[in-house]
Amino acid sequence: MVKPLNQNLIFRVPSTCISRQNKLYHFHTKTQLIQRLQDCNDITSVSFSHTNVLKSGFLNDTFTTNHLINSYVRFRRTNDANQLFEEMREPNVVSCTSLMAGFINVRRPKSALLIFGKMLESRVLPNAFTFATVVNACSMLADLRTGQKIHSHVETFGVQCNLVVCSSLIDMYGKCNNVDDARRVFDGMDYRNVVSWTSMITAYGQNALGECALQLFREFNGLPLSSPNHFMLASVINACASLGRLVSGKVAHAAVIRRGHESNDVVASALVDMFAKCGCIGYSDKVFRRIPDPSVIPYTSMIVGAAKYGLGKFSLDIFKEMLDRRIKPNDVTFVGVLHACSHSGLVDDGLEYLHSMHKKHGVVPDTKHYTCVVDMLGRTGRLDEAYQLAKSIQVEPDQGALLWGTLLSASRLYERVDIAVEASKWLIESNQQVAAAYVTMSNTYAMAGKWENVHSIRYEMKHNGVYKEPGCSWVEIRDSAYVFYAGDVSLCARGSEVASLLRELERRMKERGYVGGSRGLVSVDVEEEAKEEIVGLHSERLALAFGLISIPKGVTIRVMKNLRMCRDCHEAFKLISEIVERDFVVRDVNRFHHFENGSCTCRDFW
DNA sequence: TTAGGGTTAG
Repeated sequence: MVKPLNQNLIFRVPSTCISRQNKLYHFHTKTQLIQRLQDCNDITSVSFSHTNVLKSGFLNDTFTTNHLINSYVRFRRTNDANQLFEEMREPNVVSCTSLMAGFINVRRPKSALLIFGKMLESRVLPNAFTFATVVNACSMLADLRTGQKIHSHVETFGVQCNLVVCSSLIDMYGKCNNVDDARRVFDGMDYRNVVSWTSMITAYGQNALGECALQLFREFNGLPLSSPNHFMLASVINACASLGRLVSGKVAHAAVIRRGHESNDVVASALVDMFAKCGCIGYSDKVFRRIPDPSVIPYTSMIVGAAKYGLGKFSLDIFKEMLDRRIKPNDVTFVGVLHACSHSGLVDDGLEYLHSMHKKHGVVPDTKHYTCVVDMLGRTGRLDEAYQLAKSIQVEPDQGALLWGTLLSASRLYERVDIAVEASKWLIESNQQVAAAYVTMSNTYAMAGKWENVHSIRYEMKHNGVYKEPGCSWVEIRDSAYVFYAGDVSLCARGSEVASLLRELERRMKERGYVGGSRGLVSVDVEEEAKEEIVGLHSERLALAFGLISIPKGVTIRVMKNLRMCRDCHEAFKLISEIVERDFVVRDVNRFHHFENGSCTCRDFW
């Protein structure tokens, strides 16, 4: 049944305006009132103009009230805008769309969807503006189902050819991890502009399809009169970062400089992040130092980049510099800070940062911070503290998977069967990483020589139909990807040659003082630790590439992206790559997109 | 004649 949008029609004068009534100016014409509203520079003048609108009797005029709603929305006063909307006699499509946009701006997408729902039941029909707005609410919520329903309404209302609606839909499908539908919308467009191309490039980049993103960027550059702007370049840089592709990243950097976007905060942050992920923290630092007035985001990119690179002290120095400049850290900054402590053996400092987060900086620690600290304690063998901390946190199953998975890995490393059992139990009962939990628990028992337990776990896995996908990796050589499974050396005709090469490499690393093995690296000197870790991981990377070892999904891959090659590794990799190219066939690469930002590519180092 | 789309750190 069609019904009016609003039923309560009691007009209220905003309290801020009542006290100012004696100072009222009188704008009698609608044009003057609207002009005054558009000129408002702060919320006080909006409230003042609101009173003028009321006094002049134009509050019944939908057009004028829409301007007033927009003014409130502009200053993020959605509750005031909503109240006005509720009191309108005849809200129209602009009133609804403006309010919806306001809710989205203050990150209240559900409120926007509620308005849209009301619209569908009313006489007010949505238009292209409405759809372009409401689709954003679904992107924000990553709510594919609602997004699809709205897409069908887009078709029903005949706005499927609208450029802006299509760009929103591409973005929505991308954010909901449905790249195929994003591409379908993109392909179905009669006309595209730089925004629609950017939406599609971003959708690829955000879904670990960096190669597709770069391919699309190449296509865009081939178009006549096309020119990327800073939005597009930021997306492209992000794609390079996710691929660890330094050469493409440098090309994008050159384009940024050529087009004068170097000091753009967003682009510069993307560059800082990209160079760090490509193993060039020095370049990150150079780009960062050229940002005229860096905000929390480039600072955080730099802190995280340095932390991941193993430069813990450097990372913490940047954090201190940021505080000195009175830039307020946020939750992501603290992930970087805790990571820096974790990777530099600064456990007590890390604990102090955790405790000071809320007290000093007003950032409430959440699961991701506790996971960092569990990892930090676990790495140095403080398993009991790590376990106590994990137990003390109330988490939802999906959020706790990383926390308890981290604890499980650390327990295995230090052969703490008791804690490994508890962590596995949590994961299995929460239905998270079940196969990995079983296998790790079984391996922990094996390390402790408890073979009966190993057999019983294997039996339980079989009985419950739990199957662990073998660990895998892939390398890119020229334009082909080569995929390898753990233990699957037989595929390579020269597998034994590769294995002996790896053994030789490991021997040479040990000669230089690398301490590998199940306990990982133990070192006091931060810089030295970083170097050793890099060399050590190279060995793992080479072995992983040939399926000789299994590495937990998604964990080491991410770390490995940041590595640089030492001379020995470089030579070994060169030789191995020649063998790979000759003896392997391209496999099904799409299977591996479940690796978050998954990339093991090394071609830029060759 | 008011309202709409794309970007950066975990």
